[in-house]
Amino acid sequence: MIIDKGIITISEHERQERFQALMARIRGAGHRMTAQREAVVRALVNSERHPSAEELFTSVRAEHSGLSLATVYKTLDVLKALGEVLELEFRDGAMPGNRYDGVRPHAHPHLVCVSCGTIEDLETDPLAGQAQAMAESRGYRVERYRFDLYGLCPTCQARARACGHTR
Amino acid sequence: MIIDKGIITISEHERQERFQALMARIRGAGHRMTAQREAVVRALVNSERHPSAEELFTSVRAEHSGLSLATVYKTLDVLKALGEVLELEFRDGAMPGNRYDGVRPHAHPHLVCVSCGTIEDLETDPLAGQAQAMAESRGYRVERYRFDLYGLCPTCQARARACGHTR
DNA sequence: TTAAATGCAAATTTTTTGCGTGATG
DNA sequence: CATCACGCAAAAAATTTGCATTTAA
Repeated sequence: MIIDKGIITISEHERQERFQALMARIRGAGHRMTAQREAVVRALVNSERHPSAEELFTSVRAEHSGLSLATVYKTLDVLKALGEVLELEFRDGAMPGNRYDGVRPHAHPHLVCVSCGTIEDLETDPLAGQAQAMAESRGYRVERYRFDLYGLCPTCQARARACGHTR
Repeated sequence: MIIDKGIITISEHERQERFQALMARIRGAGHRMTAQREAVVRALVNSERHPSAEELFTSVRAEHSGLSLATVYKTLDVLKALGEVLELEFRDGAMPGNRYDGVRPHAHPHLVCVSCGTIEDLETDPLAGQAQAMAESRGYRVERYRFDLYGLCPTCQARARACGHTR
């Protein structure tokens, strides 16, 4: 796991480990393993994009031509039930549909480019600050959080500049 | 504006001021004022619940029986375009549909009860911490953020206990 | 008076579900 | 061989859109 300026990247090797762990987890929970499930899990783990269900469907279907979108959702449901995938809800703006993180299923902050849809993982714990203390002082029991920063990635800023846009 | 243990509450007087400001803003932007628009804006500003479109529709329809849900969405679109409402996306869990904050349209953290759907405003700036610095050191330009804590409010914890649930 | 806003209903979009068939353990 | 999972297509749920009618300015 490489952390550069607070942004987390994962190695090929770690992806393979994660894939094996997920396979074991699914079987261990009493679920059967199928070609479709394996392919969806592999695509989820190998993607650098925090893919949407549609993206998973498209990329997996390239090999397994008989895959259905429903199966993608059902596989994601299994992983959600096991707590092994983090679901990021997106509806409006440049990001239609939810996105999924199967590599780091625990809550963590994201850096979202509103132009190209890239999502990067941030290495920070926002609960370490005042937020959780405030919640607890009011009697809340905090179970999870969502912290996403929206903006423009360097690439999209450069493109905007090249096209004559200001700012 | 009352801040108690980091949670923000707003007075009746401030709601009225906000209502007047929104009316002026809508007219100032060249939009016409209609009975429906006025009623939706008033309901939005007076709600303590960060209401959904459906909730606004139901509460306003009580008086203005001829209101349509489409008009609620169109009014929210006007406010969104003016940057005068904060839209919180919710799809799954105990929270179907988006919720809207017309009182504080700038990004701020929320405390969300996953059991009863209550949303409270937190008085903290998560960008003051490491997050923004990390984003900027990687060349991102951060435009907005979303920071929501999910958990159980004191009331729902008490109810869970009373019903024999553990934890 | 005229351009904008409304209500209605149909269309979109994303996700879920029911069911008959096929494959896993 | 008994389930569980699959694909398909229909259903749901939330939001958007088209259009004829009404209304604010």
